[in-house]
Amino acid sequence: MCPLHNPAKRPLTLRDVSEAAGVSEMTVSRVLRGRGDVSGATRKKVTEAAKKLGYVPNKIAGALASQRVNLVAVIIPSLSNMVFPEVMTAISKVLDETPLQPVIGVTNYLPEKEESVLFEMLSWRPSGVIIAGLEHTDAARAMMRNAGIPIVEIMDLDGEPIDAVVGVSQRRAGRKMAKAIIKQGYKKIGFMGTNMPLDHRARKRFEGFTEALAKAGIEIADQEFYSGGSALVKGREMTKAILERSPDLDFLYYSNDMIGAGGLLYCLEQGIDVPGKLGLAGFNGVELLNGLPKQLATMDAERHDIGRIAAEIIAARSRGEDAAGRVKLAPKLQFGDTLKR
Amino acid sequence: MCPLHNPAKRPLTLRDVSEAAGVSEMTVSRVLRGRGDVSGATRKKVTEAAKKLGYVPNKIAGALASQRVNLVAVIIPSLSNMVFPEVMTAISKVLDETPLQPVIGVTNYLPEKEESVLFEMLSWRPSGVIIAGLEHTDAARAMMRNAGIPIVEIMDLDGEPIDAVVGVSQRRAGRKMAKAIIKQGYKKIGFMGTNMPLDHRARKRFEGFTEALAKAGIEIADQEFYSGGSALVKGREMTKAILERSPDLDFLYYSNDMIGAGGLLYCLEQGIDVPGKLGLAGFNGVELLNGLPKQLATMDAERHDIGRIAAEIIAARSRGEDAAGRVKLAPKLQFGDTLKR
DNA sequence: GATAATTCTGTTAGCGGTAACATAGGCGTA
DNA sequence: TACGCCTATGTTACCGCTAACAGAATTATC
Repeated sequence: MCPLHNPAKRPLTLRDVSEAAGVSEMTVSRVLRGRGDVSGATRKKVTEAAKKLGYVPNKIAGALASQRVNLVAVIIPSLSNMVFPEVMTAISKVLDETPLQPVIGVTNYLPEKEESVLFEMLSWRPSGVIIAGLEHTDAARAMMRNAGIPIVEIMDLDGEPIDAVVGVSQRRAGRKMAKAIIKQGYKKIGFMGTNMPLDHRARKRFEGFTEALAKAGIEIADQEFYSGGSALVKGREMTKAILERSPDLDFLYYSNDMIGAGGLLYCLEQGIDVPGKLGLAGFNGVELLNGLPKQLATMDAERHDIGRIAAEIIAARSRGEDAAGRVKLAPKLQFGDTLKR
Repeated sequence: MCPLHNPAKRPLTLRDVSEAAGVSEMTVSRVLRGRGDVSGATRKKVTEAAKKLGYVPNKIAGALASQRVNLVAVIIPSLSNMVFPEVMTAISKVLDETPLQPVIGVTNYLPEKEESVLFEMLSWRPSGVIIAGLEHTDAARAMMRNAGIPIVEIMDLDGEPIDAVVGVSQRRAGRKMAKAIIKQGYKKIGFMGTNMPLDHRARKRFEGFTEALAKAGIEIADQEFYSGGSALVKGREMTKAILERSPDLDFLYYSNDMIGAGGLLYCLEQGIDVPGKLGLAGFNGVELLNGLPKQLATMDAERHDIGRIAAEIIAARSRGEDAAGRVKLAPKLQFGDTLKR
């Protein structure tokens, strides 16, 4: 049978269960948490009483009393860029094996929102924080430093971490892509990206990219930025615009795979010889790409490993173990079918 | 300056702030929550002391004392199907205007996982629950019924809701698509979908679809199911397989847009006349579609409205207002370029 | 000028659990 | 039988905050 409604509509407490089972509250608490020695008979009585009443423990009271909260705050800029759900999935997978539980906060790339989300989360006294990026407001950094819990900054590596950090050097990723492009002999390079000054990782990739080009005596020949809207559509539109304006470009570098995919579809429709006449590359290695007519060249940001390792660090630390403070992952270049080799 | 580390590493409490400001704890509590009358001078003293110390209130204690928790549990099957992040975004937008905050739980389409996630969430005594679907284990239903908080089941409409429900009839959506297809004269219809017996919404759409076909004396001519992997790739592969096996098909119905997009790309590559020789349709209206060479016919599941309305119901109820118990939305057929008209 | 009304601030008693310690039995052993 | 030693359960004192009420200080009213 399904648990009875309690008529008074008063939420159930340990006391209700203890009275139903004829034992003390403490014993019920012990049974429900599986701690301490309780005889089989008592255990059974309690379990049955709890189930019959439909008792749901109050973690708020429990957390306050035990000073332990098994939550991990995960703070990310967005859910619409598939990279973050993927990181989340990796984090959840690891934490599923532990008593810890992830709680997601979304900042929309806004530093003030990040600060307030962080404040909100820390006020629940989580066991750890996983947060995207190394750029935070002073107040946010201070909060994290003072929280007395493990903090793992993820995705990026270029900057001063507060505590632990797991990611790839975005600047290096940009440089690496530039070098690969130059090596294949492309010379007139166009860039397309988001018009989001607050997406620091995209910015750093761009900086690394132009820096490496500069070293080879090359400058970005043309560029386009977008904001909002469907990335696939924007990629298509920007590509059309940039090619009409600068028809002599021989390479297009996109700051993410989604606009890259849009650009690729456009180029194929136009019958442009890819990668012979025009090379293309994106960034991130989203699964989506595999289904396109041609595989877009990209750079895998190791987001699955990033999520996994970040979660492992939190888990280890919260067990009292020591864990690595800085994990550097190497982004892997995937040539796909849109970059000569 | 950034707040000082407190040397003892003892977490700060209201008492620390109250001592620093030279007032009682209660006064600090009032200032920090903006409740009750506090003189300007005192308010200032307290605010400054709190900021200087870097005090972060302990919501656990606050929630226990006030019996109020401003969290809303949002329980969804997955983050990889973009539909759910989109619903989340709509929910967040509404809750941002209230003191409420969403907390996400992911079930991976597993009933037992849903039950445990729900239990976990309810043990934090949230102000409300938004949960995808109408199918839950008996224990889960019982928990929700007994929780004494507003429960909003979303996405689907076909079944017995526990409390409030906002969604579209998935069965009707399937029927509607079938009728549109029949009306355009398509006769040999193939179906492709996920091989997930636990995705009840996909199942109901399929049932509605076959039911409406049956009424017109038509049967599904061939079908393919997949599980796991990149939906775009799977769509491509399944389409190839089904067309090689049954080359006389004149319509392909996909249970989601992502596999539909894969199928569309495949057909275009093969030079198949779409929608003349072969019509295509998906389900959901994901933004992605707009960037494809041809716009895939689909049915908008109104997921943005669903998220918004569900959040509004929770917000209204938690303000003590009454709110609609059943909101029926109509899925809208979009012909796109892959369904004759 | 005395009383009432209106601020503002403090005191007390929990919220529902759990840590830490206390205690009641059951058992083996000398 | 008496002693210690375990095992199973109970008791007490908080965890950090807030509701509800009490009290002090200030201002308004007649």
